[in-house]
Order: sequence, then structure tokens, then C-alpha cells
Amino acid sequence: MSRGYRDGMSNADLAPVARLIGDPTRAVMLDALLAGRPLAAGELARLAGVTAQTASAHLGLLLDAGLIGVEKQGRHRYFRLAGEDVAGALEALALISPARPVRSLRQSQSARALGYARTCYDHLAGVAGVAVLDAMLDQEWLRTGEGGYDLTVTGAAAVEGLGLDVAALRERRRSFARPCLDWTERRPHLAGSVAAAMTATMIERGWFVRRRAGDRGLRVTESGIAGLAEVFGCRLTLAA
Amino acid sequence: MSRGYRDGMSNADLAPVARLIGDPTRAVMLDALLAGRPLAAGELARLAGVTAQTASAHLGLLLDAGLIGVEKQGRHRYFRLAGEDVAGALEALALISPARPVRSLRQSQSARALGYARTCYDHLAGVAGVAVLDAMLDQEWLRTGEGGYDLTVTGAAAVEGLGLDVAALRERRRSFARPCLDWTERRPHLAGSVAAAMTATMIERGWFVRRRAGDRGLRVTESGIAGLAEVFGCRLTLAA
DNA sequence: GCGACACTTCGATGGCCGGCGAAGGATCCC
DNA sequence: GGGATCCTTCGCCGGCCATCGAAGTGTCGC
Repeated sequence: MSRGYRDGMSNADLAPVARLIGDPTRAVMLDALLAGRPLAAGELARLAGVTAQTASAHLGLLLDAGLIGVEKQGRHRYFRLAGEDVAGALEALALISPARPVRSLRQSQSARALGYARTCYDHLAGVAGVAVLDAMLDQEWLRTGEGGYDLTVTGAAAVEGLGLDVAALRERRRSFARPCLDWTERRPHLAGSVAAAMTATMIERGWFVRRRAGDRGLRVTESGIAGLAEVFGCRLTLAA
Repeated sequence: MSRGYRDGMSNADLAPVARLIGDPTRAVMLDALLAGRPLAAGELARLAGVTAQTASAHLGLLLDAGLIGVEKQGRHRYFRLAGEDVAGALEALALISPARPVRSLRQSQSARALGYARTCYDHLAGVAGVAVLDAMLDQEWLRTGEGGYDLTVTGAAAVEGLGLDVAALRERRRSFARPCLDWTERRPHLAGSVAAAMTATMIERGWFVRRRAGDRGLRVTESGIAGLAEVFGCRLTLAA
């Protein structure tokens, strides 16, 4: 009997992509890339605990499937997720995946901190991310529009007040502003080119600092709390 | 060398769940369940093109992992997706999965039809689904609120005009109303308990009919076009 | 140019798992 | 109760693929 790929069901073939993510080694690699920072093949190999050859094979598969992209820099090859679609799928999977068992107090503290502020691919997530989206909606800086959200006139003015070029951000091929379901809060935070630019600026200004280099975890600073209150009118605390 | 599960990265373990979805047989089963209608083990076996024993093993794994649920009815066991989280993850995966090669004119017509109106798990999706959400936003029946959307007073009245008990729908454990990214339109349609109830009512009224029993594909009827225009003020056509 | 480094390709191996046949419960109908 | 239907459990097999060692290619620093 032939396999039942009948018309009428989904037009996409879920299995190949899911199969790729389903290998523990590749999953660790993709998870590491969720932080948004490009990583070299060697770093990914070390993170996943495999040899360079094995890592190379895996990265080749992920590349062929279009899940990741690569940039050559001398003898290094830096890998990154292919796009927001991929980050979104990984986060959606995280939502239905069992939490990895917490082994130590240190880990559980780290997990709580991760729920407070982190990056999701390239934009702000966690309690802080949700709070910012809520504040933007409260002040009617966003309205629901074509493809997710759009900035209102006052919203655009506020974002430009952060030093960003809204018109240029609109030009990007990726989506401009859309909700992204937060896997710790189970409520949406803001994604898209404008969210990425805002997040980059906030980190640049020292409102958030990475807990560890190349890590997703963020820590809110004093100046961040002040800045978020002033610009967005939302109140955060230092502690997680 | 030990595998590098360090704290600071995602707290969830993506691989096991992705691995489950990554098997072609299980993927077909899950995809079939995306239509929302519970299916018996035998039907799923036939759809996937495997014997009953094999299907039983797969369903056992999916059950253990909490991806699907089961209801016993006599000698039949009806399976359904465990919840919207799972449906969301599957749709997110579909978004980054290559389109299955279209083999025939008939299939490509079918694919186009699927993009026009279908169910996503248990709520309306496709062009029609996006149009309904747009209309509801235009008329300010929805506002962005806690956990996604909330019905405004006029919105609640309108929905109750369809014969639904809004207060009862709010009580459900699942989310009430939230955006769900449409994988053909790449724009959100409405999900949640209220979307499910609205969709069920619309199908019951004959506004939409299933293209084939147990299938995701929907066809808009004449009365559906009239009803949608009257209630939501949105204009759809018969053809895909 | 020469060694060191980052990464890839090749080939071989071993373990895992999806598949089915056979047999065993469970339920329905008459 | 007896046969049919639906589903599960058990045991075995076969193929696939993740892994590594060894060797090859490209790049940097000196």
C-alpha cells in the first residue's frame, strides 16, 4: 500500500524538518543559535559535545534544509538561524516540550532569570518583553494591521525618539512588527524588524546586559528600569 | 566528553518532541488530526499507510509524550491533538517546511482551495479566517488584552447573536481569543475557545461545508457568503 | 613557505527504531 | 456464547544514520 499523502491535507511535509530538529545534537545547536549571535562551527561542536566532523555533517544538513545560514570569515564559518520563521517554530516546539529537569539551585535560579528577560532570536522576550508590548498597546503605539502589527503615528514618533529609522525598518524583507508567543509567559511579546532594532538599541544603551557572552539571558540594569519607565511607562524591578 | 546541556539556554528539551513529529508516519497522523475531528486508530493507520500494530505503537508514543489525547468509545479509540499548543507548533513547523511537490492539476486546485478556507485544529483559517479576524478588528469587536485578544461589549453582543454563550466560553481552561499565524496567508487568524465555537456554529449553519469528510478543507456556500456579509460585513466569493 | 588551525570529506561501524506477522485482549452484534 | 471487529502486545528483522578516525582542503601568522 502506498503511503497516504492525499491531497486535502496540509500542503507542507512536516516530517523532514522535524526530523532534523529531532536529533539531540542538532537540537542543542539550534537552541544555541536561538540567542541570535552567530556561532562558529567549532563552538557549536563543543556546545553539543561532538567532534568537528560530526558537527560539520549536522550543519551541512541544517544548511541544505534552509534552517540555518552561514557567513564565511577567513577560516571560520559563522552560522545563524535562517530567519524568524525558524526561531518561531523552535519556540513553538519549546512550548510543548517537557522542561529539562532542573539539577541544581544554580540552574533553577538561572531558569527563573531566563523567564524575566532574555532575547528570542533577536528581540526582547520574557516578562520584560511582554511588559513592553503591553505598554506599547496601552499607549496605542501599535494597531493590528496587515501581517501583524503596525506602528501608529505616535508610535512611530516614539520609536524614532529611540534613534531608529522607522522608514528604513519598514523596507526590510522580514516582517515589520508582529506578535510572537512567549514560551515562559504564554502571552505574546513583540517580534519583527522594529522589535529587533529596539532590542539592539536597548542593549547598546546598557538597559539590558547579557548574563553571559553569547547567551540568551538578559539582566535589567538600573538605567534600564529608568529608561523603560520613561519611554514606555512600564515598571520593572531589578530582581527576577 | 559530556553533552553540553548548560544552563542559560532554553529550559526546554526540543529534541524528543521534534523527533516524534519527525517520523513520516507520525507526521501524517498529526497532520490529519490538525483538522480537529477526532479520528480512530484504524483510520489513522489507513491514512498513514501502515498496519494497525504499527499505528498502535506510534499512537502510544504520541500519547506518552502528551501530544495527543484519546477517548475510548466502545471498541474504538478516538485520538485528537492534545491542545492548541500542539496545533500551533505543527503550524509553525509547516511554515518552515518545504511545500510537498504538487503532482497534478487536481492537487494544485486542491491546494489553492485549502488556502481559501480550512480549519486549523478547530477554528477557521485561510483567506476566510483572516478576513473574519480583520472584520472583527475593523468593527472593534476585539481589543488586544491579557493573553491575546478580548471581546469588546459590542463584540460580545455580536457573538452572542450567533447563539453562543460568551460567559461559558470564557470559563474554559484554554485561551479565549488569540491570534494564530496562518501558514498560507502569513497573517493571523482568530484562535481560542471563542473562535472554535464560532467556527462550529458556522459549519453547523451550513456556511461552510467540509470538502471531504474528516478533511481540513472547507468550501464556502452561498448562504455562508450571505451570512458572513451580514454578520461580519466581509465580502467573500465562491471561487477559490 | 611552513606549521598551526578551522573545517570538510570519506569510509567503516554500531546502535537504534520503524516495520510486520502472530497472538492475545476487549467490545459489539446477533 | 460465538463470531466479527478494533486494537494491543510480543518478538524478530532490516535499514538507516549518528558517530568517529583518518586524511584532505583552505586560511592565517610568521
